[in-house]
Amino acid sequence: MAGRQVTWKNVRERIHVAILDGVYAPGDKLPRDLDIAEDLNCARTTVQRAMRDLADSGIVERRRKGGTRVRPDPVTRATLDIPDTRKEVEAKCATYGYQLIRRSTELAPRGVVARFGLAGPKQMLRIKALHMADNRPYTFEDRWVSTDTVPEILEVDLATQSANEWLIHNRPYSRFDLRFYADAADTDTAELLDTRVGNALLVIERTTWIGNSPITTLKATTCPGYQLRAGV
Amino acid sequence: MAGRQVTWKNVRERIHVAILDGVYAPGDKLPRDLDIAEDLNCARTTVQRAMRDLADSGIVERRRKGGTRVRPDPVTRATLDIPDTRKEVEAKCATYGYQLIRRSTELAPRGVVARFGLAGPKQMLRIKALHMADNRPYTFEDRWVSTDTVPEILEVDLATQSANEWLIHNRPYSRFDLRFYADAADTDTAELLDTRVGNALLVIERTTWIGNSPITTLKATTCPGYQLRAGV
DNA sequence: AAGTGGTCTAGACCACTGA
DNA sequence: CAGTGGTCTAGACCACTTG
Repeated sequence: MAGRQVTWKNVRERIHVAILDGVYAPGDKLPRDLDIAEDLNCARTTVQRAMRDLADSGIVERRRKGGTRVRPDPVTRATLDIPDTRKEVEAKCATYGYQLIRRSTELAPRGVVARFGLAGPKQMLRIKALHMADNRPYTFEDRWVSTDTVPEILEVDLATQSANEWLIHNRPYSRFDLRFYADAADTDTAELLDTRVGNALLVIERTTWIGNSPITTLKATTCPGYQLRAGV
Repeated sequence: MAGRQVTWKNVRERIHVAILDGVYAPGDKLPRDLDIAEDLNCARTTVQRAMRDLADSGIVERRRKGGTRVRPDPVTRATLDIPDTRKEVEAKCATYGYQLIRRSTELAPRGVVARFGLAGPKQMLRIKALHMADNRPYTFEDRWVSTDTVPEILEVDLATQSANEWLIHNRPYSRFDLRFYADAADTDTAELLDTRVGNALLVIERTTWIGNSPITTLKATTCPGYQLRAGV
């Protein structure tokens, strides 16, 4: 008699539709898991799974004892994957190119030290490099690597392999901070990215740590027209 | 003798650390769930939960019959919450302000029609508005609303309430597309956002649908210095 | 065809937190 | 302190996919 088994995706869809249809408005309380489970004739675990997914998507809020509510202040929640630049370029069916511009050991400026959350100034490895797609500039990176945390980086031939690729495969991180903003191209950047000074460019800043030890911080200035995309 | 019960977070942490320590390198195969469960003396479900979390974070890849592997091309996966502008401003302990600049019904240009994935041109509601924080310009929005999908919007007093707030509370969406890029301020935008022409500004574009019906598309030009943040 | 992850169930207990 | 979500278990079966 009963058709197929009720799956958690069925349940999620059902609840989601009810919310979209306005059966439950923002701020409204939903029935407790157990009641829904009995209603739909499935195990509570199944409802739990569905509800957790809705909560992860930012659609509902769940609290012990407080129950489940439709999120009163809906947010647009997007998952953004920032791939390795080589992969990103190759995914566009373009040829990846990499060029080391400068490599030096310098005293990291205050801004960099602050980004890492360090107390005092530090000597670090600084790398400037250009990533290319089909022989055209793609992004320009200005990177600092903590040689306290990653001393081996000093032995790596960064003319052949980008610091990012080496780090990704040799020094995973446990925590990161990401920022996006717009910036005007300065003289050097404009020349490297083959654009005019003052042009608006998207900048991606990423800082990574392993535990509390800083690994690297990176400012990637993208070429004109670069877009980040996400969606569902 | 056994201490506390093994939790899925314990398991996740344990596997994660093993990966971070290089016990398993990118591309390596991990033991099957059942073996790990026996190893750690817990149920397979618990391992499953931990593994799913690692997979969701982009750290491992799982395939039936194929097993679990450390992701060979690590990505930085971030979750971005784009809140309602009012909430965003208020979260900064600033006073939110809103100003309707223009409201009109126009034939949507090709670009807008294309964003929605529509076939032909359409008459739509266009709204230009300024969001403010502490009486200073915060973002400028240029929005199109599909009056086919949301005819009620025509009855709303958009001078009092922002279209976004009304839509969020009355017309939930099931799908969206998000884009970020940098753009130079044109004359109008520069004046509205109180900056100079040509200044680099971060632009957020969002298009939403309910099912396959377009709801709204929005280009939000942010004030100078605006940053998007994410991280773990 | 067989191996591995994905999911469902039923029941128990835990942990938060609102009344 | 009592109600609700969060998690664990043990076992079963399903669904994909690869060797």
